[in-house]
Amino acid sequence: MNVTGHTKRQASIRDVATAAGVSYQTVSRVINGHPSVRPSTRERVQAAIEELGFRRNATALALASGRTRTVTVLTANTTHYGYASILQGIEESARAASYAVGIGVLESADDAAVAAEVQRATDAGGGIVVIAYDPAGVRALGAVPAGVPVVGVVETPASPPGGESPWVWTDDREAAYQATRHLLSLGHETVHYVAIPSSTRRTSARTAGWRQALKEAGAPEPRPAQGGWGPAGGHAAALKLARDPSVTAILCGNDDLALGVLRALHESGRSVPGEVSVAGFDDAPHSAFLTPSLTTVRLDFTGLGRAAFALLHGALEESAPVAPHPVSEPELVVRESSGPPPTRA
Amino acid sequence: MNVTGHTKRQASIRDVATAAGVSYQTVSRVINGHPSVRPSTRERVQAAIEELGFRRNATALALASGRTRTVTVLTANTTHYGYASILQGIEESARAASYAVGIGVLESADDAAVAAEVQRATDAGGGIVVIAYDPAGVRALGAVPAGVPVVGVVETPASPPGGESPWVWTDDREAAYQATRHLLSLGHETVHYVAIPSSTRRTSARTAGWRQALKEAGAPEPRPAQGGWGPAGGHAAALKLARDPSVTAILCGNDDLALGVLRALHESGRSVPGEVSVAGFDDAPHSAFLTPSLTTVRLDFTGLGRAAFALLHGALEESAPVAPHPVSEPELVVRESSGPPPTRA
DNA sequence: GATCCACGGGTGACCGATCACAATTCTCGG
DNA sequence: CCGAGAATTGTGATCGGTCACCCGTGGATC
Repeated sequence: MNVTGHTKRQASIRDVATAAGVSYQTVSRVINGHPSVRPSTRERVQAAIEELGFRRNATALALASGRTRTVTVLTANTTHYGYASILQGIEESARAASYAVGIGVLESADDAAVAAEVQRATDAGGGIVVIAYDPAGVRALGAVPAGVPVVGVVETPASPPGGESPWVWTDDREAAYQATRHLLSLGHETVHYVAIPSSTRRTSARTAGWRQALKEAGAPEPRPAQGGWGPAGGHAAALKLARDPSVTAILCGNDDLALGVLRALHESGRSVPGEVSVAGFDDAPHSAFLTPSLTTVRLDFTGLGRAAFALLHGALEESAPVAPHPVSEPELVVRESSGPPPTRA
Repeated sequence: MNVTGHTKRQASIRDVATAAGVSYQTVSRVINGHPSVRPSTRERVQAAIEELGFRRNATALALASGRTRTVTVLTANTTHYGYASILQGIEESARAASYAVGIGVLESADDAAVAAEVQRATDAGGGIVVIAYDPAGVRALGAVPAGVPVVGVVETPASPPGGESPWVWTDDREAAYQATRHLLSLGHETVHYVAIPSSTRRTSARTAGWRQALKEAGAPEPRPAQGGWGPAGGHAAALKLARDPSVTAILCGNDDLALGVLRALHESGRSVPGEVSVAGFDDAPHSAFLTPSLTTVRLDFTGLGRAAFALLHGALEESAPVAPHPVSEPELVVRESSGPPPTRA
């Protein structure tokens, strides 16, 4: 409500035209920076725009032109560190490019539910970014109708069947490889792995990297433990591992899992890193402050989000900057939670 | 691209009309469940809709009717636990009500930047939820033009100057009061406070609750330390506090701060809870798994988000369910990080 | 002085829905 | 069997923009 008690309607292009004494089309030209408008006319129109507080109606623009300048992010989660950071990266770039950002949460991996969310995202017009780190996301990525611009943030690229695929990813395999090598280089016989759920039935890139490092070192390969996404899963998995005295090094699928693992080891009376070394994955903000602070692999999730948007932007607009993807390489961050294995008594 | 190589245009209301042999208006009636349509006609139209895969164009709907079914969340942050959980709550309810969710991040508290974000949110039509836990949010809440439906998630309600204000909040004062009392009841002489930044220049509700508990107990009131939002701030603040042997209990403005505090105490060689007790705020998911696990006050952020949406929904639609706000009361969660003060030697 | 063309600017249709109202049917009492 | 009123259905305008195309100037060219 304004002072007069009723909300005054937003000025339209025609209102501006009347005020400036020109046709609505001329106003449109001024708005869009069309060259063939006499400077004096342009100024008159601009003054009228200013005075009436005109703002181009986004809805009408979308309907008339088909362009929406919207990106919808489809994700199974908005609170986990990796997901949230990707979203943040997308939002940053989107804002810089004057795109609106929508989110749709895939609460269930159920086909119907996923299809419904994809529909809603499609209805919004514009482009879609799907975070496909889990079955729901993977399914959503597959359910996007042909013709809709979409970029997938994937765990690992499926074999590109020819051209460039609209996907971005981090080198999880390399990251897991590095972390595992680090632990092995400290002298551990082998490294156990508490896994996050895989997005598909296939072996995840993280698991593959871990396995590769073990193989190269000729270390025995224990069966990975399934930990879920959160600390509770890591906790449960590690309670079992803690009973086995031969376990001296544990790699975790993410830092939350590692948190639960640390807790479980503490409860089991096994010291870290004295008796058991632990490494995480992602370098979440809290990991540096844990006691012991967590050795982990830093992944550039915000950069990944920015890259995803850049790719989408390019698909949506000819004139979009074709920046390369400046996603940083995974970087091993060694902290207190890893060290040499206990010397045998 | 579909198999034929070109994207077939989405069927419009008129395509359906032609297919069903009726006018476009009748199709509109069927879509909107208008009663006066003969059952046989309705069926014919429905069949055509099915066959052509018709979906009502959201943009056109918005333009023609003015209704947008959109909620834009304005927030300074999307990754911190509280913010992210509120967003999650809003999204959940919005999805249930078939609303689209947009987000706008207030990266700077700069007036111009805030105004720009508010403009974008306004342009989206629909309603706005502003998370006003910080200066940027507070400023944004104030900058929303009159007439635009908006709900603020505020730290503490300003004196309601009459009617109901479109605000939701948690009882932070009570929560801080409870946590402080808990620590005092364990025998601590007083409780130090590491604060999160206040959204305004006024004393925050958390600070007020802490102060009230101290006053009631006749305990000395130390000056609050400023900690910022993240663990780094808590760490820095606690390094100083750790030097003072009289400090035996520390309340933190949130769990991230507490994490940094725990770390700093550890580095300073002061045991928790043996020498110093620590309590957090929010009950973030990782707090239960820290070592020592963190005593904290659980706040119902998702419930808060749901309440915010419910309020907005009510303002946007007559027919919206007028559910009360089922935001749970703050609940003290006692864990390992708090205990009696050390007995003086 | 007639022709051409670039420039500046205007008109009408259209995007895909809704809304207000008119027109056509149907139903039923008198 | 007719007319009134209710039930159905259709037509035209509108939301606020863009797009395609047309028209009127004026100076340069021949």
